[in-house]
Amino acid sequence: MARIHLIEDDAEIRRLVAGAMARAGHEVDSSASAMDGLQRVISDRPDVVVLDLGLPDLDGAELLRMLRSVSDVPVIVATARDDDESTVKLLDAGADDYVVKPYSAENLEARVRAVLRRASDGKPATLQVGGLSIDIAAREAHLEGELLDLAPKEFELLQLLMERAGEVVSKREMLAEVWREPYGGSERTVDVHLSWLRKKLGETAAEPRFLQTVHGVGVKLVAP
Amino acid sequence: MARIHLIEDDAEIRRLVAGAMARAGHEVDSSASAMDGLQRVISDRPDVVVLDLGLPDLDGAELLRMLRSVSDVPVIVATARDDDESTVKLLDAGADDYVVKPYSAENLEARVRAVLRRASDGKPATLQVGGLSIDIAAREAHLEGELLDLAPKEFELLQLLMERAGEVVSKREMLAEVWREPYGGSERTVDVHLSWLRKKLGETAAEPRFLQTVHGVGVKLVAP
DNA sequence: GTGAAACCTCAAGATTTCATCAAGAGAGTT
DNA sequence: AACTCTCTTGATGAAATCTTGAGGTTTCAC
Repeated sequence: MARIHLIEDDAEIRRLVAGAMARAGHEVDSSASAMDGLQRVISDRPDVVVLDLGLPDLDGAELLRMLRSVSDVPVIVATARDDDESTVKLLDAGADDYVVKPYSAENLEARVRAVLRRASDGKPATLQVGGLSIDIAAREAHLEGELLDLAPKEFELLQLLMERAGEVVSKREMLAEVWREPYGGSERTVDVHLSWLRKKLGETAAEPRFLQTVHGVGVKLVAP
Repeated sequence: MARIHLIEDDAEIRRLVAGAMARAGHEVDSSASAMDGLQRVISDRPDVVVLDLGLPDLDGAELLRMLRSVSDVPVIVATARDDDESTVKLLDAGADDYVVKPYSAENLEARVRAVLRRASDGKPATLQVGGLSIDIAAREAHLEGELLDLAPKEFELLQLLMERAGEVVSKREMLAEVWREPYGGSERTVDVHLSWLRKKLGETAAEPRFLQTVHGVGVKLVAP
């Protein structure tokens, strides 16, 4: 599910957390000191960091600032102090969330899920098949690094075929997905657009590279 | 600073929070019931929602789910229950953070800052793309160091496009974000404002520098 | 093989979408 | 009241895209 890095000096807690998170499907790695943790975060690039305050070698808030200067990985702070004072400082220092010790595994797991959900927002959706790739948000298609100039219907057709790469997609489905029903147009129209798409992909129906027609059924996109 | 909507049935707490947040530079509006709050969130589009549990007309978690289904506004839940159980449920239901009642104004303020920072992650107070930069707080846009004289709608359009640099933004989205729904206006209006913005950016649709129109879809802002 | 059905491609006309200008309304200011 | 700034709307021409018809090619079943 996610790779978690735990910075915590108490070996017993490390063991407990690692066990609980592993059971929840996460992969846990840990450091026993602040400086060690900082290095590991830089080198391992975990998805989430769980940072225990009260480390022997460095103040937690200080480490948090250092982490923030090198990475924007979500950080969940575990603290024994329950007063407003310190939590305010931590959130301002860049913590994404915190749990109060002693914390339950369920609670930590919920926090991890929450920060991951937040972090995964806005990731670019890109599809790849062979030397073909499309970025849906940017509405760009690249072939061997070259930007393709596709018309709207062509792009949507390609997107549909890439989303279902390897599967045969019927023209009826293309009409439904790209043209949106109810549509009075004929399937000839799809043929024409497919032809244009092929031309831009540097192929022809007789010499297919990506778009294989399956006679009587439809078309499937495959890696060359 | 930020527009906060407080959903809370206790008038005294509403008064206290509104006062404290106003002192911190935020603008606070409030509702006394769940259904009222839901409607106001939809119509007013606040930057943060502070939701009190234990409302008379609806369970807080239920309202949270309803909120989430219509908006991704950050929600801070205020709860009297301090047990792991309920906080886990709330975070899973989509809460961004929570405070335990009675909470201090400083604490709530820190949470608000934290969720705002998170919500604006990747879109800090100043945005840059190529030689273009805008300072959202100061409402200033600079091109190659030169201050641009933009009308309100132009600035907001530019801000939206810069926040989503590289992504295609549709005119419908621009209407929703910049003009605020429900809006009867036509998409031609957007075209005109885009044209003005282009002129001030020293470009034209035929010779784009930053604003690329993606025919049939929308416009995206890219570095030249 | 042979014929029917399905498919491919081209070219031209039809349609949709865009960019820009210009006129006018409304709000706020001088 | 005249002025400025901003926004909305309609018009116009241009550009990009889509659809359709027609002719040729391939595939499949018999």
